[in-house]
Amino acid sequence: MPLRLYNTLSKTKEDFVPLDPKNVRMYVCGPTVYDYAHIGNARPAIVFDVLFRVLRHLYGDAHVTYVRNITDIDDKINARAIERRGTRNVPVLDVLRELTEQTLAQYLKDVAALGTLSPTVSPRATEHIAQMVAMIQTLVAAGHAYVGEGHVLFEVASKPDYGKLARRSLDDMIAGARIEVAPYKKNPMDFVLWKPSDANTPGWESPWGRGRPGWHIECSAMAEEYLGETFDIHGGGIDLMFPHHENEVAQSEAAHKEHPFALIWMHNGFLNVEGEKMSKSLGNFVTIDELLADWPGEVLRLNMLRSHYRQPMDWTVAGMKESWNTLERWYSVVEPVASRRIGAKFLEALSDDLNTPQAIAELHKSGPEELAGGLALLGFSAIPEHIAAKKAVDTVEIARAIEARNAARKAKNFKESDRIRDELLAQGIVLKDGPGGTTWDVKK
RNA sequence: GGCCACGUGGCGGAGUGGUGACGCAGCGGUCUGCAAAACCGCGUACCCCGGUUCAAUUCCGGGCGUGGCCUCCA
Repeated sequence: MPLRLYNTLSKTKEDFVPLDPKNVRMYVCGPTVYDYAHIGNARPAIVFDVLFRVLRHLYGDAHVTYVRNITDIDDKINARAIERRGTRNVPVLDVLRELTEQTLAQYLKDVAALGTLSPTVSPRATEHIAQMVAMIQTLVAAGHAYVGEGHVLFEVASKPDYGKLARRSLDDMIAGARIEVAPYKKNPMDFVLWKPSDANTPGWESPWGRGRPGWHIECSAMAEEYLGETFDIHGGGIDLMFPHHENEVAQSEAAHKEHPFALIWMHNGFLNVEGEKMSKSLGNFVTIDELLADWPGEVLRLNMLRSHYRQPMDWTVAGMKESWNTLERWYSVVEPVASRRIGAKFLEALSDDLNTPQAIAELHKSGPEELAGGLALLGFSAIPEHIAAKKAVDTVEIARAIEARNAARKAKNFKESDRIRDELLAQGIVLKDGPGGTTWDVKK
């Protein structure tokens, strides 16, 4: 069965046929580095990592290029840097650099803990200003962009198919527009490619004076740099579909004489926490870093994959416990198995638009070899220590207690043995008596 | 208001025009001093109303409900 992927452009599942099987190319919108990544940010990181792994499986590790950008220039970052500087007498640009470096390091640490492979390239916006300027110049020269009050704007009316990705017409958008109409815009929907910077804001020299790029242009410029004008897959969260992705398509195709940009657009669904939208005011805003303090990264990963990537998903503690138990059972089975095999039905499920819940169901039905193969393909280590409880426990003390309990049991002093068991339980330690002796686990 | 998703058993979550995925919980059993764990077994679910059909949870129309986007957001 060929790989089939749901394409937002056509709203159907399509057979995936790479432009070049020797170099399958995918671009995914990465983080804006100004704050800790939250659990919602983890979703695309994990989902597109699975796709990366499936593509590598199908086309070979050396034949897939995965680009995930790092947005390190952005007005949210600027605002945060000014806030962070406070009353300190240091240049805001130094604070900004410090902020983006720290946030990026944290992000990379977080997603590594989730078992994701490093993308082939992780380009940073600030290191590709020249490419962005060049693309903007091309757009201006081609009549798709104009200059107004130090800003360079993309003229949406110059692109008749503007709105094709999000499926909305220019008329609809203008009718429902709640955007501020800047005087230098010809059309309210025109968006910024370049804008002027003041002394306290990062800026680069350009044909239009000292300034900084708009949000959308970085992805277009960096995708072209590493993947060419046309490539196979572009991914990201569904909230980015409009305006970000719509604008990327418009810019890139306008700059490339209407050669298609990404052939397949993929969007992951949103994530709720315990049935509610995640927000700071509700107090249910969870960062990856916070979760990793309580849960192994691979548990987060499995929990994420139990929902189909396009479906909205509800993140719950109950679900996390279930995921943890499942992983423990699997790892206890898989550990001694040396050989691996990819199950046909498992691969078929993944090939059907990355149906990970179905793939996981197949794993439940599989023998050890196919389980090991499936776990490996999905990016699980199968190493029991990796899913050990984070809680600090005194293993020597527990071993001593188990010994004392078993001695009491042998002497048929069950009152004493039960007392020891209850005492351990009160500390969150659950005992399991098996044919091979007594083992223990941390209660979840 | 516009555009777009989704509504499956106690819960999570696939899927299908006709034989009740899968997991968790629950129930019964084996095992155990007793529990737990493990293993075995157990389930008359598809929002409502019309339509098409021999047959609809699955297709079509309408309704209701939930959510997302339209503004920074994964």
